[in-house]
Amino acid sequence: MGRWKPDARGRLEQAALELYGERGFEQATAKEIAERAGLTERTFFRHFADKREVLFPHANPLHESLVTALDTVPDAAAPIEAVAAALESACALFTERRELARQRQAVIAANTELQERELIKLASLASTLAEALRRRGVTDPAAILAAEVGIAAFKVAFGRWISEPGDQQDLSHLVRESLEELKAVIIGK
Amino acid sequence: MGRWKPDARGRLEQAALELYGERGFEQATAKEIAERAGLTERTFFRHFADKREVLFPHANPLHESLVTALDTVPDAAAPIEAVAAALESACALFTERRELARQRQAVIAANTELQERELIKLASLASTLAEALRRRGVTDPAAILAAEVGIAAFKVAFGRWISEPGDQQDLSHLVRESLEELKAVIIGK
DNA sequence: GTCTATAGTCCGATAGAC
DNA sequence: GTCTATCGGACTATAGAC
Repeated sequence: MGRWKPDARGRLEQAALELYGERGFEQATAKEIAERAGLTERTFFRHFADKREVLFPHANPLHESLVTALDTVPDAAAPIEAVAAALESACALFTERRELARQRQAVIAANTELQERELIKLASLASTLAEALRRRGVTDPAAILAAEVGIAAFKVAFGRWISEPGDQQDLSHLVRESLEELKAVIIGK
Repeated sequence: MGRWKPDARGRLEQAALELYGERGFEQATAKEIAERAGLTERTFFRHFADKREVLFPHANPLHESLVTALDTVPDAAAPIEAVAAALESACALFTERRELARQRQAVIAANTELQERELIKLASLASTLAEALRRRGVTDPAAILAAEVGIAAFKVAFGRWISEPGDQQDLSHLVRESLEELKAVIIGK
């Protein structure tokens, strides 16, 4: 056993999610979060660049998952199909965490600053995806557009998955559905 | 003549763009911006909720322009075509302001916090667009997707318009081009 | 771990326009 | 008198520097 209780970072994340949920993001101070986790304010800011960052995973497993999935899709697949396959396989990361995801999204939905951070994380995800597409030989306007459009479909699917009651629909199923709707919209049924 | 020089807000916007450009967003304080505009820090914060907001127009003409354009598109047009028409007509707002747009985008590109604010403004634009589509009778997943996809295409077009040298291409032409590329990507050529 | 600057808020004061 | 735009000072939390 070390001198400190293990997983300071995880305890801060947990405490922050609780406090932001209880009294709102702006009403919770970094000091309070740290205290609830048995640490000092200074330690909070050593782990997270700012108050918002504590809600967003550091080494985002979603990035890695998307890239490895994309790299295993057959070369013959069209860009949008490759993106679809990658998104669907990444859904596995969420299946056991629906309640946590709901809590997190509720906190984010209640505060504009947190929404800003969420959006830039999604934009970074789109960049990662576009970069992986370029490695497949997709040239630039198409790579960016396919990535952005894929993320847009994922956002819609995720929103539905979160808001539907209970544990009914599978996220990957909803993603497939959103992408179909997207096609219908673009082709102009 | 009043007691104060006119257009305090405009002077603050001008001073902010200059200072952010000269020494970067983080290195410029609200106090300095206010002083350059002949005002005090306190007045800066009465006009703008925070340091970032000074770069983003208050009553965004882009919102209005998109909505009125969308409302005049024939009912028969498919959602994506309506969005395309609205975006193209809104391009007129930028034609005389390419240099200003370049300056502004350079400042934003240099700072993450400003990118966050930019993204949430674009998200708000997409919401406005989706809402206008719903008024046309487009039902919800399609309305959101058409709006998001339209904004994605616009972003790509705007980026090209800014980065190309001189005053060659027309923005509305680049928007039409991006939307064509989008179609090609989705259909899976 | 302490110390500090900046962001951003709150309350009140002032001075002109109407 | 009311309304509106400015200024002044005190204050807290964030976040970075030492």
